[in-house]
Amino acid sequence: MNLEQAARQLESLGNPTRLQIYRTLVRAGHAGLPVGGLQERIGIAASTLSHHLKRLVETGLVTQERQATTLICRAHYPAMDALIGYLADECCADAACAALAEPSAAS
Amino acid sequence: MNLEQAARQLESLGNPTRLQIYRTLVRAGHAGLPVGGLQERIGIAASTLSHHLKRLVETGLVTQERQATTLICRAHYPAMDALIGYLADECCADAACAALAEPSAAS
DNA sequence: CTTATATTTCGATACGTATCGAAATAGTGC
DNA sequence: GCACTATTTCGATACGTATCGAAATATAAG
Repeated sequence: MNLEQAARQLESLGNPTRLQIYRTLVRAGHAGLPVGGLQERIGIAASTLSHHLKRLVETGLVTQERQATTLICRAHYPAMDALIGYLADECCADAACAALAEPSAAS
Repeated sequence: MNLEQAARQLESLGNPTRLQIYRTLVRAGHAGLPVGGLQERIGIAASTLSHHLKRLVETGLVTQERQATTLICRAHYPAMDALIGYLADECCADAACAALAEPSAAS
């Protein structure tokens, strides 16, 4: 996980519609949701949804699996886990940041 | 923390330049860095930096404090903490998501 | 009040993104 | 192959963002 990739993932979550898509998928749980199901719940044009889904898939935050003609979408937790890990580690969220400043990945 | 606010914060971190700014501030530790110091380290136009800083301050991820003519910038950890909390909670990063689906903050 | 320094605002340009409807594609089943 | 459904791609528009240099502002010092 480098800065560029983290920024891409953060940007893909940083759009209200996409964050809503992602959250809806999380709440759908392991079963996931077909694209059409997402479209009904969120109420946007299918083309717009497809556009956003592509970006979430590209950044690895969402996976898709075919079942006949429908595409099942699922939140991909390991990616979110890694992203949160990056934020907590590189950009340490906890106030115990004084011990950081290691010259490992500096600039 | 609602979806809109989380999206704004994620978007503000989802730009490589801003993420680099934020990370530089984190690594600067408690002392923080003046705007000019950031500009030297990152190597962008002062006006561009000011533009990005404004967005990070607006979303609460960075704070600023005057010291004479210089503005000291610091990473504001509580905001990042809340954001990570939102991601881990609402968009649960851990695979133990089956127990979620509480109708508390649903859409 | 003038000078000097640090930062922001302004104006402009280039580029990317969000959105939609319509058309095209993909996969299934007859 | 044909019809049917699900999804994506296409084309177009509107809007926001990133970037810069130059000018304006703010704070301090003399």
